[in-house]
Amino acid sequence: MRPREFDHDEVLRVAFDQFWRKGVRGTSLSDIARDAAVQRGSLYNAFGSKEALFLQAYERYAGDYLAALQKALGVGSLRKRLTAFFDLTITNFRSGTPPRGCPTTRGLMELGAAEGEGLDENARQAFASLISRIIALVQDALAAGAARGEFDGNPAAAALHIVTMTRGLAVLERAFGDEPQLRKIAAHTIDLVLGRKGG
Amino acid sequence: MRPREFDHDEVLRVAFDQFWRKGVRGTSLSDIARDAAVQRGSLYNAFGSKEALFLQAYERYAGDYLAALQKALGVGSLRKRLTAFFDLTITNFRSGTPPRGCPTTRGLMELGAAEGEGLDENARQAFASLISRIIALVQDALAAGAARGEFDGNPAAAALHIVTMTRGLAVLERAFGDEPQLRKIAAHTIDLVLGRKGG
DNA sequence: AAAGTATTTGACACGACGTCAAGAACATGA
DNA sequence: TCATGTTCTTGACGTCGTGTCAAATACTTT
Repeated sequence: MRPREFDHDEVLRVAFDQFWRKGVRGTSLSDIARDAAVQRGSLYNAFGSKEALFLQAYERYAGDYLAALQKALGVGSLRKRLTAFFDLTITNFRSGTPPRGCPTTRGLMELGAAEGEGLDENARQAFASLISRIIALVQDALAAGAARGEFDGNPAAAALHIVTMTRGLAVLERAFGDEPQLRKIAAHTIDLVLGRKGG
Repeated sequence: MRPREFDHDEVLRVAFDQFWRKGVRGTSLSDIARDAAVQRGSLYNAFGSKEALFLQAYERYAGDYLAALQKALGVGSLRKRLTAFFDLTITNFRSGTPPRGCPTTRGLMELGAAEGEGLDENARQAFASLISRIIALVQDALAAGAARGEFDGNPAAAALHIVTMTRGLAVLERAFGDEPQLRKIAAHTIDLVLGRKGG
């Protein structure tokens, strides 16, 4: 068989960079083809469709991001862990120039509420899966903290609350672009969940 | 001059319905023209562009929605007010079949991070403006509640927290479509802000 | 009734997604 | 070494989206 003339992973990187900056709907395969120095038709041959290409690129991102979160949530006191968690989250939203926002949140809100779109459903599951895993990670950290007496409450409910807040932060980031505000909200949330003072 | 052959407000209603269901990028002016029984060119003549049409339709929605929130936030104890606020918010996300989600959150995440897009900036301001007004409304309710001894905390910080949560709920709604879950998170948030027991 | 003005209408240019057939490049077997 | 077959690449095509334009149209005003 004839070998690929392009680097599969390189294309995924270039594609996700564009998707992250401009959204799935706002990115054309021509854009990706140009930046990756690949013929547009080759992308269709290799990936099948824009959504399929996005899905592959997103899975790679999701894996990396989840690993980073897990690391952040594994060191120090519960308060330190949650602080590192929010830090990483906000830093992720604010990365790039101009800041690119949260690809998961953006992707979720880009989904069509239309009926027949099967690829949309795959994407929805990918987004939902990452969020579910993040909730599980936070819940584990809270449960461990509770066992150590650093937290008094329902880990499941608190984890859901915290991760819902991070989604809200992603939205406010787009609305106001005010990073100090985001960090204040995050700090306030940690105070609220752990009980203002100690932790 | 020649009079319009279509009802300006009717077009706005039809257009916003489509924008709400399918997003701005996912809605074509042909769709709107068909549903409104108006020639596509007439829409361009009357509104100038899709984004401009969206902006007009959105302003109408924002006004109505804000008025409803204000009403919900004006009756009963602080706990009742916040409950009504979250109720209305979630009911709004879940309205339609299938549920349409939150148009503001969706619109915000649809924005291009691109450079030159001026209409995007107008839309961003419209979204941000509605969110700011909602924050102000919630903050007023909290301040009034504090004056009555129903709340002990920083109204500004708590209002920001609460509204950030509603944005997060809008995202989770798209991810999981689980309305009971949304209502649980909302109840938990009220408990957290008011202090689990009384209020 | 005539003139003027805004609206309507259809054609056009451009770009995006996705498909297809033909050409090109390589591995394998003789 | 050469023929064969399979995959990748390339360019053309169809369809649909946005936005523009000129010509036709319908009303108001003088």
